[in-house]
Amino acid sequence: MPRIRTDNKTAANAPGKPPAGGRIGYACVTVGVPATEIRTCTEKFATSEKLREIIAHNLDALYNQCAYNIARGIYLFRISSDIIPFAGTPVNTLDWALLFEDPFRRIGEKIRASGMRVSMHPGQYTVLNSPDPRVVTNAVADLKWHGRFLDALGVNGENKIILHVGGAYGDKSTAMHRFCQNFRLLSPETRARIVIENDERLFSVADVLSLHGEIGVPVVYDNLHREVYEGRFAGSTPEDPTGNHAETHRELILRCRKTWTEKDGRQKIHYAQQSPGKRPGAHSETVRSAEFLSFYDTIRDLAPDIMLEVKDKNLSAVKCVLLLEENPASTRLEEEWARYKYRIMEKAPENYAEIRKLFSGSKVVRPTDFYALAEEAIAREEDPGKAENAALHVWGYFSGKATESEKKAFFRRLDAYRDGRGSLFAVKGHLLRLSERYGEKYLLNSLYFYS
DNA sequence: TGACGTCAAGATCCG
DNA sequence: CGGATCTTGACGTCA
Repeated sequence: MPRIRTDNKTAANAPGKPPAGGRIGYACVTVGVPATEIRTCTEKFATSEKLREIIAHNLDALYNQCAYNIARGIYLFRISSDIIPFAGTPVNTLDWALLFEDPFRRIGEKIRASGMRVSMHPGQYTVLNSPDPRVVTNAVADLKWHGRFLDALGVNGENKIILHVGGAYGDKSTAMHRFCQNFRLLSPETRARIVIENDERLFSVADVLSLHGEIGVPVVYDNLHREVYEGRFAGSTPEDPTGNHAETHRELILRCRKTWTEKDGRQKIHYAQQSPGKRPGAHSETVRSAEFLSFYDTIRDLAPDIMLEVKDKNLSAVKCVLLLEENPASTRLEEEWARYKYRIMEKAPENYAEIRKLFSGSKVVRPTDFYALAEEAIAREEDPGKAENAALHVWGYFSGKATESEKKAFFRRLDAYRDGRGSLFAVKGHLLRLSERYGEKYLLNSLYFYS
């Protein structure tokens, strides 16, 4: 069994600085990497003691997320808005920027030294253009703390806060006008960080471009929102008052490009793929390589920063980084293979064998070949026989050292799964606990537990 | 009033 | 007691 190191210091012959082209990034959650989990709590339990504890934990996690990203050539990252629970509300009265000055400095230095660009993205409930003044007050407070967070990291104005326009309230032009009015309620520092994004239902690319004309905010182009807005996944193409559907992604990206000035930094776009069979706009499980590459080919020369919006988060980010890089060090793809191994084995042993052959050959493995096989395997349905076989492989790490009761517990769950009384989830849960108990780093970094 | 997105935290139940 | 499973929360819009 190869012991490929996956800790952040040694893992990757990662590039020491961002590539000359655009960056690739992902949002908020780092899948399958120990000590990167962001915690939160409900209002009922949000004592200042508890909040302190969670913030301290979350800033540690953020540091680990950044370290992971940088080591793998991911220089674009969206920080979760859960990082400071109840920030900007009366529930959290802590002066967190001051209390955690040291962690903030440490993280900020790491980010700046690497050339990484970070962002934040308040959710659908931050509505700056609401007709309800209380909602606007909350939105202003919310945007303010997001700005303060980025300030506390000491990152410059290229590190943005992404915002949607908000509601339409039956009259889009009034709603857009109100957005401009309320935008002026923000401090100049906060305003300088705001960028707006087209959404899938109310405000098209043309709409946000016209808002740019009014207040000068840069525009983030989101390809999937645009397609959903135009009805691409609804079975027909309805009339579109903006006429957008005549334009290619490239053409719209070029129009949005003009909204980014020197101080805003490189143009940034969002990229997502439709999840097959789900609601229009639902993000895909993973970025499908071929589809991504054919999109990228149309804008390669523009080299924008690309934020991926996808369920498997960093896994797709690493994938896209490797797909686009000229000559990635082979250890970087090997590290991914090590992580995917049992996840592929449990779905498609043939693909597992095929990939092994790729890596044992004398030629350098092409990321496209590896990911084509991996994607095909992971997309398959659960197969109990194959899943059991993979579980036994993983159990092999413990068979020599587990206690009698741990062994019994494993086979009780495995038997239960085999004859339909128990779940694969329970089997894996037990194996994960064993991995933690025995400190099996190789398995703790495996994606087997995160499918 | 509840769906919408989202998913961990908390509550409850079970062996 | 640990572990599995169910429920709730937290925000604003809109039907």
